[in-house]
Amino acid sequence: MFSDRYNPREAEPKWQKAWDAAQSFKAEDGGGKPKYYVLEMFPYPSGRIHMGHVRNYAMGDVVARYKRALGMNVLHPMGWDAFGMPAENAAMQNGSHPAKWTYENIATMRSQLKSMGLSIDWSRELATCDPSYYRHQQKMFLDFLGAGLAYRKRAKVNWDPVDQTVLANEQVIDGRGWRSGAVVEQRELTQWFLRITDYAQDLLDALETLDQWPEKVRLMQKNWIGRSEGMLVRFELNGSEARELDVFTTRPDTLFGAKFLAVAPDHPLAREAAQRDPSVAAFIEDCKRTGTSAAAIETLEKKGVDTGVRAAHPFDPDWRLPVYVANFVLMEYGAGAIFGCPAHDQRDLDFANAYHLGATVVVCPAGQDPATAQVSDIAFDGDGVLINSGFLNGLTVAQAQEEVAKRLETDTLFGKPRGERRVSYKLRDWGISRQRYWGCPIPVIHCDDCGTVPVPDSQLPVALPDDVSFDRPGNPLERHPTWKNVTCPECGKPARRETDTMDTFVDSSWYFARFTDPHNETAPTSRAVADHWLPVDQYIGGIEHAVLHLLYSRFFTRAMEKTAHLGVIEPFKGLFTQGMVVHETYKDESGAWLFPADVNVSTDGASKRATARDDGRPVSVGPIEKMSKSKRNIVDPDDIIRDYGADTARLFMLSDSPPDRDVIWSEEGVQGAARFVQQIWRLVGSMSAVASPCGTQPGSLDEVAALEFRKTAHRRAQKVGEHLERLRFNTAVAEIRKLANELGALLQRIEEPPSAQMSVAIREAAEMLVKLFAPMMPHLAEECWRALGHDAMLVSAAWPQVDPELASDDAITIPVQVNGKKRAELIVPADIDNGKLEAEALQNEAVQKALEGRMVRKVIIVPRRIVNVVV
RNA sequence: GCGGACGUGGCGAAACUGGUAGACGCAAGGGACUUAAAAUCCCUCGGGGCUUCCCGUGCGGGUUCGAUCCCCGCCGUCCGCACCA
Repeated sequence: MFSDRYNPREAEPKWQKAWDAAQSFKAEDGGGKPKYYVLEMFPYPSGRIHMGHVRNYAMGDVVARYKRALGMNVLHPMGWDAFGMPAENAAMQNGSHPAKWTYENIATMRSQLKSMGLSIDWSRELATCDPSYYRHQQKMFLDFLGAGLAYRKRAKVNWDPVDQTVLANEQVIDGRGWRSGAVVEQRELTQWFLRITDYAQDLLDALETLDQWPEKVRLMQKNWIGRSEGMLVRFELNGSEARELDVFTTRPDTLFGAKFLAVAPDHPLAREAAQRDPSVAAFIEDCKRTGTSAAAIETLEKKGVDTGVRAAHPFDPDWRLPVYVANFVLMEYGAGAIFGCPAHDQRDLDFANAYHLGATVVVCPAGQDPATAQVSDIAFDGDGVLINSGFLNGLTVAQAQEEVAKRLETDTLFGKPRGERRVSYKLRDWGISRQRYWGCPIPVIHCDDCGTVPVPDSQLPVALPDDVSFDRPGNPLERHPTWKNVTCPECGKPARRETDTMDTFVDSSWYFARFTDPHNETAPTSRAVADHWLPVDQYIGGIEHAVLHLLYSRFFTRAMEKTAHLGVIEPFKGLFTQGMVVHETYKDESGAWLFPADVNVSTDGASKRATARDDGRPVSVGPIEKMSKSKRNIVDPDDIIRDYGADTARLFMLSDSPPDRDVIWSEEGVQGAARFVQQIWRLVGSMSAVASPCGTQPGSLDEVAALEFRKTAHRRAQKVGEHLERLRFNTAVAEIRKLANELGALLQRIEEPPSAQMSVAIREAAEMLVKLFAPMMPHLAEECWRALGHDAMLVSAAWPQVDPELASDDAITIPVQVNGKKRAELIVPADIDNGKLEAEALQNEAVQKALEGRMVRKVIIVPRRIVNVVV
């Protein structure tokens, strides 16, 4: 019955078909079982799956299969993040329609994923580019519009003059468009925005509740939201059409150190000054040309120009401060204007030094003489005592802030308080307009008479036209002959359709909700079903979405809750961010990158040699880096599955490194995993040869050797469960390997033929082993299960029941230390009392020797852990 | 500049809330089987004395009976944000 070698090429497709036929992974909306929703970030259909996908989906599949075996009703779906620029780029390059390109890629990648043996409910598959998906997104956009969560405004955006589209910030690399390489311009355009800032505080506060998220991601979101507390201070102006200027500050305590005010180049006050003064206009023009890349900012000098306007100090109407336009003030943050206190802010100091504006110290650091305190090049931003500050003198920074706040709240200017406490956020509203074809059309119509009119529900979806050309850059929807020409739904006159489409991050902001009811034709979700499944219990994906996708989704869920589509506000209860798959790089003498498949690597002793497979030319082995097409350090999952099988690939992806860290793909590593697959197969084969018949259960055993099998299996099963609960796949695998090694060793020692008790114990141990590795290597597990005599599939079997009695050791090894140094080991009963343990430790020969007759001062006993004798 | 994470054998790593440092694997070396190879099996594998000992978790200090783990100060690597008032 058992062949020597396990053949994944035969077994894997066979079991995949069997699971499919039995609909083993279909999630039921209801029933008595507790629900568990496990989801991996859905892929972009770029062409083929890569090793990162294999790792991501292998992890999710282990969780799904494990939870299923624990008796939970598991939802584990898959879909496609199918809109986006690469489809249009492909269309421009080789003329194929984005839809055709996308759906062909989906077909390829679907079959690749299926060959991995993932326990996915494929009946719920969705693609975001399908009108049956995006029609609901359009409906929700209109709901958001009605609820005030979507709006249109003119805003500064990154404009790629070659591709003629807006680019997201992350698509601008060192000031250039990532595809065209053209220098990106700042343009003012009218764009659609989602009001994520409405939820800034809530998104921040609720991070505290996400205790199953990595600390790192929560911190990144916190920094991104960027809350800071301060004051809005109103300054009376002189010499401007505006009579006052609002300024945001987090340091109102330093107001007596003010030397100037400064506004952003695009501040209304700057524009007004530009009309009066050509030098101001020239400066503003200059600012527009400056890049926004990190490198540009690093080297940028603080520059500004005096507007001629003067502002009165809020605490002294005779104290006049010059108002500058400055290149380091941002219109988007705070009030777009600041007051400069050079002594206590580095940027203000740099600016003041450049324009000889002076610096008065108003916060004296502890231990410094107020009379001599001064600054030259380094501003002091620490705590201290206020000086040179009138009524604030002698107060601490915190006290002074409170005092200033009280004073400004009660003082008035033009009948309103001079200042108010204000919380400011870095988070900006989410600009979702894209001048692109392959995205979800924004369902509005522009009418000269009626303005912006929502497309009526009855006309949804606003589908993309098929007959478009990509022979020129720009948006094909804009130049389509008829698509944008419509009649106004309100007045019936000719009107224009919105030709912008939505950012693809909108598509991915609610797909997890759609999976709960993917075929609903009338609504994005149905409340009862969505409320049952959501939130996602375990979400798994890359750290690169720490802010973007994960923050957008948190906002979108809140917006869907507000518009009555959902009953939850947090989409992902547990989040796990997995590491990347990395690989050595290979380069030949001409500097060309080589694929690992085209390189022979051999080891002579400790040194490593690499040559090209085709002509044997020498190849240098480069640093280990993230797998990327450009460096060719990629391994095709198809090749691995063909050569080794999916189980081997899955096992290796799970076993070598902790799941949140990078894993190095290596040929040796895969071979090690493949060896283990065969080892398991042989082990289960030899165990089944001596095991009792299928269905027999161990009763009470008295044979020590048989009991040893049971104890070993139960002990390891407990450990594996603990590791899986914590998503520690690498240590779970190690535990399974230990079990296999131990069972192999025990099997060597049994007498032939085995006793009845022994046979039953062996059956139990073999079945437990198979169940334990089934989440990781499901095909091998089914094949072993069948070989053990089962007719039913393992996929519907329960996780092993661990008997705590068997799992706990009855004898344990306890180290004995003398003054913290280990001197002996005692093997004692697990339940030994401290007195006996102490006596036994002190009697021990090695301990006695180490004591050298010295007086024992104290004996510390940590039960089940250690004995430390202090002399 | 700000914020964060991490530094353990030749390599990937393990060590639960302070309690035997190096589990499990990879590589390497030695051996068995074989005509031979592959596969498989056995042994060695942090360093040094090599029997019972000493040193060792980036470096320096501290707390503790006891520190990879906690505290302080350095050094290094990686990541995120970045003129955020």
